[in-house]
Amino acid sequence: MSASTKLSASVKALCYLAETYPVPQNSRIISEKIGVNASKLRQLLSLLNNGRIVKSEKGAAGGFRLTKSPKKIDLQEIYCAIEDRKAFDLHTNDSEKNLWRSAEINNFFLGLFAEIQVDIEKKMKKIKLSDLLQKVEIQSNYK
Amino acid sequence: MSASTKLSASVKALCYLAETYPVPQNSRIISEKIGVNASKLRQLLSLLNNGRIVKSEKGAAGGFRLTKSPKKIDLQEIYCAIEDRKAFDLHTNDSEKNLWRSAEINNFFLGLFAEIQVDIEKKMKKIKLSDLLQKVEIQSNYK
DNA sequence: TTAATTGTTACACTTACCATAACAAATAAA
DNA sequence: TTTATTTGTTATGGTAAGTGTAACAATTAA
Repeated sequence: MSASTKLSASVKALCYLAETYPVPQNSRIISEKIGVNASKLRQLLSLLNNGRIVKSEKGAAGGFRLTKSPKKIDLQEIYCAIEDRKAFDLHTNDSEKNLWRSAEINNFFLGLFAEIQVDIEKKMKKIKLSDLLQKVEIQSNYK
Repeated sequence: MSASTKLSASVKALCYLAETYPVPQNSRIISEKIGVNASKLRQLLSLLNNGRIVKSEKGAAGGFRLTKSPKKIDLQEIYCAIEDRKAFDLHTNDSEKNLWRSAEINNFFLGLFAEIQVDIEKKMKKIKLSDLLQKVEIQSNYK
């Protein structure tokens, strides 16, 4: 799953949890609603659980719930929870170590891509889940 | 080849052409210098030729040369030449058309990613090939 | 004790990717 | 005109990554 696909799947699930709060929703139900495979969804929701964005409960009548208001959840923390961003490896091949300026130029791009990553995360930090809910006209039950 | 790998390979080739200007360099020579397969390199250089960043000459003693000063070449135009950026398709599955808010949320992300793309290109527009040459201490023969 | 649910691993299957090869078209030089 | 060389483009074999699904242990409420 690409980073963007994971992010949008996660956000869809979170939107649904906002609408249905505080009733726990299990992975099968969410899967049917948002059209993402239940198993894959559990993988994502498990990461969101580790990131303290949702709380999971096992057993009968278990499932997932939001841990905090959509106003306090931003896209960057969702992204961080689901993606271990390894700062662009750039396919830096060992065989090109002794080549003409390759190392220096690679370093240049490593720095550039890291900068871009920071810019993107800054932008996502500003976008709250509540903004998104409003934009797509979903009534959240977690105010 | 990923976009970032293509970009860095292209830039390495262009740096080498700046250093060796105005003598045409063929794909085999450049390949040996920068450690990128000659065939793949021709694919990239062919795109840069279409983008009027290099000029190619076939036949004996042919090869590639810069068409303009590194001061007038920026990373964004290199990127545009080698990448037909199709504005993030986001794996939007047909089966999720009638699903709960999927279309709206997808559109939100489509817009967000398009914005990010614009930001990145703005940033790359500001970086000239000459800046990079200076940073990695390559003497350009095309002033 | 039971039934349901998460969390994690595994597994085919497909797709994408990468390095390389191959060869036609073009062209400068002999 | 002929020859050698180089680009431009397509094809290919092998490898890695991604995708959707299944399976099942661990957990937990009823």
